[in-house]
Amino acid sequence: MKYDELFALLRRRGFLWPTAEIYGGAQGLYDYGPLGALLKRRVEAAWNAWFPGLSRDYHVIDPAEILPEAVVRASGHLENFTDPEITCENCHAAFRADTILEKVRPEGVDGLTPAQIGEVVTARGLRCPNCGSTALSVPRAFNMMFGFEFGVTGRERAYLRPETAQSSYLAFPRMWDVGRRALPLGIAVVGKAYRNEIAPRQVLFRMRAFTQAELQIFFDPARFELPFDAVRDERLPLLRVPRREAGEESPEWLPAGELVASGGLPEFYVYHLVHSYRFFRDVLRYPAERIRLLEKSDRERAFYNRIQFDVEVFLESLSGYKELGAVHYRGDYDLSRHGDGSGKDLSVTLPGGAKLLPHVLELTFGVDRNVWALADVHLGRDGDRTVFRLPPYLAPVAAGVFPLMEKEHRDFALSLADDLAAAGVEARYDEAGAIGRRYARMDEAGAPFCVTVDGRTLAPGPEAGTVTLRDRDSKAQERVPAPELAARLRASLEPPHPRRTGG
RNA sequence: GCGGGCAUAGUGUAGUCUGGUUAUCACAUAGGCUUGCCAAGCCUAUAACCCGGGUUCAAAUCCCGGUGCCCGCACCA
Repeated sequence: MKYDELFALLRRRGFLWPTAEIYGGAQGLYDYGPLGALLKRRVEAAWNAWFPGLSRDYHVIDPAEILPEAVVRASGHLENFTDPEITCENCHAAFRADTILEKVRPEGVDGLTPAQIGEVVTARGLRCPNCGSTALSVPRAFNMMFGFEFGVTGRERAYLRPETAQSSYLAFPRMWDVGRRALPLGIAVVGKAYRNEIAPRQVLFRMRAFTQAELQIFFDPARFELPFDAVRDERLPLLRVPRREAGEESPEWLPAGELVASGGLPEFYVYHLVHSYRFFRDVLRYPAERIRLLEKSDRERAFYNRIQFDVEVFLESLSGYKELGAVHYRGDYDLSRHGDGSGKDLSVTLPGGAKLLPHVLELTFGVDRNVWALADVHLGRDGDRTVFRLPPYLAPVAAGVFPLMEKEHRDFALSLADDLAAAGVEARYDEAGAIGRRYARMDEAGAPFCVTVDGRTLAPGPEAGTVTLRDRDSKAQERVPAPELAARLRASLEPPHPRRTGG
């Protein structure tokens, strides 16, 4: 489906809409409506069942969204997000000030005000690296973080976290102490992060407040034992750096074992890359031929990332592959920075007495982006029908419940809907319009099942108390005793779970 | 941030160039009749010119500013 059509449909059905719509909206902010909120919650639940489910030693925490200034200074966000930006008035290209000044001030621009930098640029007659013009703008301080006064004195500053990962790094020492004091230790966070994006765009793809699901695995790079045989033969759609540099856009399929044997990647990395891929393919059910694992080059990835593959899915609405998740091997960068910043020793003592600053493997996932991607991939036209073919455990509503005839069958249908809800099956009662119209509404909302109460339900005989159960995708119907419905439906509403490792 | 395009009921739209009756149509929504297992039909109702200023006897229409959206560039430690 095209972008405009998809967004209109999601808005019309109340999945999501712009924040503060009556004031004209606010760039980069969106609200989820009833169906969208449920869908998002199910995506989070599926993620929680899968990634923290990889090991008994992986745990979900719920940390604060506000970080004191010392944290973002240590993490590097303060420094790296406040570099002044200079734009060329001639060709409109934008550069970081230290790029323009690198010849005359190799030590960087820290400590200079934007005005002072501007004076250097003018005095030295510096030129635009792109077009050679001297028409360079006054530097503009640019910070992607939302910062504000914290506390009553107004002297302390704090920031909305620009990524959830930092919360996990801060939690590591406490998690070590309250846990088994063993590696690997996984800390998962599902929550909001905030970035003052320059150009928010494409609805859920670049928002200023967005939800991330991230698992940080702290481990000993010399000893991370995993059942690699369980993934060795899995074939992955890979687009590695040499292939990309040769101009290829499409992935090539290679077994995971080969990435280790001749691909130069460690087992622990490939193992988690496979499980990330399986989550996208088997849990969110993106077609395998639309997924690719894109390796980031030295130039593209952040300097502290030693290995990085993005999980990308081809989206028709956005005309291209979009990053929906990633696997980052960050080394010991994060704990090292926070060790320095806090003055605490964050290394741990291993069995045998050796000290180690754990390394971090980060499995990251954009929740909002995947909500959009699920709609892109699974919501489509089938003749006259518009059907949202979500896996049942992701569907916002599990079942529509209808009386075939409004007057006669209403009471039975209403109480059946209540029974299903009480049993944990999200059910929606609907009596408006013809029966076909109600099926259509539920197809569009993604409900995998519809239940209809009819004359045979209420008449005495062998079919008394049975209702028709209609399948969204096949439109097939069967008669099921009403009391058995909840158990029957619930079986398909559990998200898949991986095999666990760990102690 | 820069450049280009766009903004009319819940959704999609006609009308804007060339200012002038009660702002068009379809779908959706609500109520009624009818029907009774896949968006049927008939009747009725609800519902819109993004915001602010200007020009004019008169502005959805022309001008200025703002906001938002799309595309490209840039940005995305």
